[in-house]
Amino acid sequence: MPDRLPPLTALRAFEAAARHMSFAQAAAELNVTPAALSFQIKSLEEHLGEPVFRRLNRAVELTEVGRMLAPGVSDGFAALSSAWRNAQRMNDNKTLTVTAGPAFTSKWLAPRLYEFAQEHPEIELRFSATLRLIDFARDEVDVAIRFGLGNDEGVYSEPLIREWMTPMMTPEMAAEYGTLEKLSQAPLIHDESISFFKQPTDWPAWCRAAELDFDTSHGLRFSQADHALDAAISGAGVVLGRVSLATRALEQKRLVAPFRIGLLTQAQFRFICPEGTQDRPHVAAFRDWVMKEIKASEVFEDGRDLIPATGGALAP
Amino acid sequence: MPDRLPPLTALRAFEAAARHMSFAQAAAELNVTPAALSFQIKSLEEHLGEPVFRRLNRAVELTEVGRMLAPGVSDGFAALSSAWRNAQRMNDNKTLTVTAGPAFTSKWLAPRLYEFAQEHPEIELRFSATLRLIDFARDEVDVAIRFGLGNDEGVYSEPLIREWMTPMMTPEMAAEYGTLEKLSQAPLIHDESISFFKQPTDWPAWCRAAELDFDTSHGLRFSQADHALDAAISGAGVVLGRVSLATRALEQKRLVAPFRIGLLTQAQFRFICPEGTQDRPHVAAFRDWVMKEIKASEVFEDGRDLIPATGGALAP
DNA sequence: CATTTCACATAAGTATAACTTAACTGAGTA
DNA sequence: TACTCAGTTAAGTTATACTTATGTGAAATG
Repeated sequence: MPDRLPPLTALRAFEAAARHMSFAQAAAELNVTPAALSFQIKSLEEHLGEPVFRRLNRAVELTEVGRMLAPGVSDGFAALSSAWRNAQRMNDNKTLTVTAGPAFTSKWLAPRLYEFAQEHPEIELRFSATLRLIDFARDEVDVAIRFGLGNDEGVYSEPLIREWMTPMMTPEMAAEYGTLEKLSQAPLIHDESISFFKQPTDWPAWCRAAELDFDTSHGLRFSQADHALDAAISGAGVVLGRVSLATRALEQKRLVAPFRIGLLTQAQFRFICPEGTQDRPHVAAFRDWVMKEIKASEVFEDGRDLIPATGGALAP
Repeated sequence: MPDRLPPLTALRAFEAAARHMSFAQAAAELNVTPAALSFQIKSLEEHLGEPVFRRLNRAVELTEVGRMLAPGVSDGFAALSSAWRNAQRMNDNKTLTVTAGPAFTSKWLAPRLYEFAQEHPEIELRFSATLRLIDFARDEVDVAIRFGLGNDEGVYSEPLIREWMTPMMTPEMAAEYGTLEKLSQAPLIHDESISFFKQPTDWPAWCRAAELDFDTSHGLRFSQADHALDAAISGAGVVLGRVSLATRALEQKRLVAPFRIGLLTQAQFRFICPEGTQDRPHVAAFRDWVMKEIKASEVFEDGRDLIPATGGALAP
C-alpha cells in the first residue's frame, strides 16, 4: 500500500454528502453540525489534493473525481455496515430471523409458530417470506428454508423432507369423489408452483402413477402452492397438492387424502444456514424443532405407495 | 439504519489484526504502538458486547463473531482503499497506466514508446502486460487495449483497427519463396495465438483465400503472436502473421509481405477506458496518438485483397 | 527450575482530531 | 431591503486516539 487511506471520518462524511447531495442533510444523518461536515469534506479534499464537490450557490455537486470516488466509498461502507450488523445479530440470541418461501411460511411455519414459542419462549422468531435466493452475508437472515433441487454450496445444508404430492379434498368432496372411479368427475385444482422440474408432478403424472386415464386439462390453476391448497380447503375441487404444506389441514380434517398413490418429487426442503453457525444455540434449537415437527407429519406416508415422478416423455 | 457503525479506527485495527492474527504486527502496519491497538480492539468489543479475539498465551485467535466479522470488514476496507487509490490516480495527470496483451505491448507499444514520450513529455506511460480481462474499479489501470471480438459493456470502447493476416518473411526468404508457386516449398511458422475464433485465420484458411492447395501442416508453432513474428524475423520461415504487430518490422524491411491476399480476422483491437474518462487530457492524448499511429500503418493495406475469414467447414 | 522472552493488557498522561458555537458570505426569495 | 438558506470560517472545547511506562502470564531457553 503506497498511499494510505484518508481519515475515515472524512470518507464517511463524503459518503453521506454524496448520497444526499447536501452537506446539511448529511450532517443531520451523522448527528453533527453542518460546520463539522464542511470541515471533514475540506479535510478529504486536502488529502486528495483536489475538490470532490463543486460549491454552488444553494447546492453542491460532485466533481469528476467525486463522481469517481462516491460509488466505491459507498460500497465500502455498505460492506462494513453489513458485516457489523451481521456480527451484532449473531451476538444477539434473542431473535432468530428465518426466511422461507411464501407457501411454506403461511402453510407450515405460521400455523406452528405458537408451539415453537411455547417450547422456546427465549427465542423471538422473525420471518422474511421471499423466494429469492439468499446471501447470508448481505441479507440479515440467520437461517433459510428452501425448496428445490438443492445445490447448496458454501453453506450448511440439511435435507428436511422429500416432498410428495397426492390428491386432497374436503371430506365432503371425498364423500362424492373419493374413489378412483369417481375422481374423473371431480373439479380439479392444479398447483403449478413446481412445474419447472424436469419430471413433472402434475395431474397427468399422478394419473399415470395411479394407472388412471381421464382428461385432466380442466380446472383451476394456481401459481402458488398455498393458494391451490386454500382453494381445495374451501371446497373448490381436488388438488394435487404438496403434502408437507397440507399436514395441518390433514390433521384438522379440513382436507383428506383418500388415495394410496403419492407422487414423489425430485425436490426437497432443506434447512440452510451459514457454515459454522449450525451449532449456535438458537439455530440448533430451531433446526431440532423443525426436524421434530417434520418427523411428526410423516404419519401421513403410512400405507401409501410413493412413486417417483417419471418423465412425461416416457408415457405420453 | 438502526445501529450505527462502531468507531472506524477500531474497525480498521480489527481488520489489520485479523489479517495478521497478531496485534503487534497490526500495530506495526498502522504505525501505532501495540498498546493503542489493544485499546482499539477493546473498544470494538465494548461496542459489540462480546470479544472478537480470544487472548491466548502468546497469540490471539478469532472468536466466532470475530470470524464472522473479519471477511466483511476486510472487503469493506478493500473497497474503500481501491476507491481512494482510483481517485488519487485520476487526480494524477503525470502518469498514465496502460494494459495490453504481451504481443501488442512488445511489438507495437514498446517500439513506439520513444515517439510518444517525445510528443507528450508531460505524460509518464506505465505498462501492465496481461491478457486477463480488466476491471477498472479493481485494477489500477487507466486505459486498456484489448484484442478480440469485443463485447465491451459498461466501459468506453473505441475500435482501433480490424486485424488482418498475411504471409511475411525476411527479404532473403522472399527472394527464394516469395511467389505463390514457390511458397509451398517454404518452411512455415504458425501463429496459434488467435486459434480460438470460430472462423480460423490459419495457413489452410489463407491458402483457400489465395486459391492455393498444398500441405500446411508442417512447421513451427507458437502460442504467442510476437514469438511467431520473432521467429520469422530471425529467418526461421514464413509466418502467417498479424500485420498490426508487424508494421515496425515491415517499415524497417526486416520483414516483407509479398502476397496480395490478406485474411481479415473477426477480431479488432479496441481502446478501452472507464466510461466518462475518455476526455481526461492524458487519456485523450494517448488515444489520439494511438489512432494516429494506427492510421499511419494502414499504408500496408494498399493494393491488397483483404478477404474475410470463412468457416473452415465450408471448404474442408 | 529459575530466567528470559514474547505478546498482549493496563494506567496515566498527552496530543490532536473532531466537534460545537457563533459569526460570516453570497445568492435566491419575500 | 431585509430575510432565508446552504455552506464557510474562526475560536474554543471535548473526547478520541495515541504514547510512554509498567504489569502479567505462559512458552522458550539454558
